[in-house]
Amino acid sequence: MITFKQLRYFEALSRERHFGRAAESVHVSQPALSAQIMEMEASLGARLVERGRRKVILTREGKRVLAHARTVLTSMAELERAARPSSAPLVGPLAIGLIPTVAPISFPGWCRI
Amino acid sequence: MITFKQLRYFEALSRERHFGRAAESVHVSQPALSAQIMEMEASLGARLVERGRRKVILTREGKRVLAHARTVLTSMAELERAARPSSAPLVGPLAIGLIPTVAPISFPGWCRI
DNA sequence: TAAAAATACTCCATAGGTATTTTAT
DNA sequence: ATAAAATACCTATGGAGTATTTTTA
Repeated sequence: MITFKQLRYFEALSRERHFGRAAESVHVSQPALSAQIMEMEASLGARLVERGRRKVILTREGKRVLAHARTVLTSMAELERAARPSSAPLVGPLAIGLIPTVAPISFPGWCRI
Repeated sequence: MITFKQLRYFEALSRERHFGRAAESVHVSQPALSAQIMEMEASLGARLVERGRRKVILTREGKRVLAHARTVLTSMAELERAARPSSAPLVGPLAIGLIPTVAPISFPGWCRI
């Protein structure tokens, strides 16, 4: 099963193009990140990156997966924002009270006495 | 940290409106699902559902989170499809060959002899 | 008071760390 | 030859199950 963690690690890997630096950027050890990438490849049944001495390059599938991974990560961030009570849409009727002496001056033509 | 599992469990809960049935629908025990929902609420810092004797109803935040959860789950499904080598975009020129005797009949007005 | 969710507890799977080996240029 | 990724091995966290208690309409 794919996990968010794997998507984050994979995104870091595609950004850094280097297992060691990618691991560092997500604050885990290189073997930990490596294991998750391998696990992810196993889950998806596809090789995502080509490992080379001086190059870590995404495969065709890797590129496509990366695009979707970013979408998922973004959606996830939005989900977390949506959970904040402060982000409430505040949709509904709004009544504003005004004292009669001020209303005609503040909102001329709009106040109901 | 929010996980995919939690999103799946939460989606099931909003669908079933019942912890027991939701757990059954995702093939885990009721306490397991309950724990993940609580864990998710703790991670988000917001109550997602109101627990009642005959009713499990989503809170305002729960409804908003649900919408995003579905987006994430859908994106994730698309990611898995994208990993399949067969799902290559197949973009590029396509040439179709036809024998001269059939072409004018199959594609009248479109064939180049 | 009865159906439903939460808690207690135990177990096991797995993610992560350190040390080391293998690989590819 | 050397930088970099994979493997080995160990530990600990936490997710899941069963049994039970607490809650609420």
